[in-house]
Amino acid sequence: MAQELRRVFHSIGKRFTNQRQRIWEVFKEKSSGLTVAQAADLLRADGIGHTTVYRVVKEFVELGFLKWVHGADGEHQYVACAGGHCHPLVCRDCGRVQLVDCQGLNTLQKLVSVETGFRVDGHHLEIFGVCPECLRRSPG
Amino acid sequence: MAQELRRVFHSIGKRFTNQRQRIWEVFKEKSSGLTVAQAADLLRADGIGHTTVYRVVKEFVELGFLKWVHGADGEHQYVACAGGHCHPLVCRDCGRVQLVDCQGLNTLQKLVSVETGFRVDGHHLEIFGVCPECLRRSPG
DNA sequence: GTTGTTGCAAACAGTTTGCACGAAA
DNA sequence: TTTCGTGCAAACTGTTTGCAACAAC
Repeated sequence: MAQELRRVFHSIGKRFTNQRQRIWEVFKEKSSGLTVAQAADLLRADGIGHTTVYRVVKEFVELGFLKWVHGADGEHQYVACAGGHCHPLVCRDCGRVQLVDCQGLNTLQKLVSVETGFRVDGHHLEIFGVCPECLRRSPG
Repeated sequence: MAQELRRVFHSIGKRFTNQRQRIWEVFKEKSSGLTVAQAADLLRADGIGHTTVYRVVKEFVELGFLKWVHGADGEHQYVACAGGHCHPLVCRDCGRVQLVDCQGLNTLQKLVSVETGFRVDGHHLEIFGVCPECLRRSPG
């Protein structure tokens, strides 16, 4: 995966620095999302400044390697994303984020297009709920 | 509509002040969304401070009278919403926001629930595109 | 009169920018 | 050795809080 990142960065004339690699790792290791501030805290030990984290996260989002989500408390979080079009399913309880791919939305977009006359070309969907583990712990 | 707002506010033990009425009017008159800052600018002439606008917008969102959307430039905007469950369709060009109701999503939620084991209980969907007027002006 | 509401100023959080130094190619 | 990336500090924007004056009930 880091190899793929390296290739993509080089292909657009950018360098794949140690910082970019570490920042990627931090997000990849965390199954629930992280805010930029949280990631920056973790990366401080490596001597990586928060400015860099903001800049790199923005690049990752543009390249499609990170997706942003509203976490359980409504904060802006980012989640590693292998690629392809998928949507975050956020546990309101533990904050875990699982990505699901929803084919059905293409149909929905076409329908909306016909109904409204808009040319529909994108969407942002987040789904909220409670994950199986949290349900087991406190069903209710 | 203002009457309904008055009733709802009273029913939860809050007052329906002139400020709340004016703030509601500003959003209702604007078919595309407004950021809180934009609304506060418009309301300055009435002597309403931005603090109040922030506070009241938050109340309106909680009561379901306003919905928040990412505008064409990604800023946080709020749109008046008659009530009921509906989703914003945002024109990337002129910023106009039209609300559509998408029945199909209930089915989708059930499907996701079965696939993942989550108890799904909510979602946030925004749809982006280009509105008919903008298409006519510059088809492309 | 009582209690919730407002406006101001100031604090605060999250994010971006300017610039000199450092590191990848 | 050239160009891009980084880190620091500081600026900036959007949002919230403390508090005294005020208005709805």
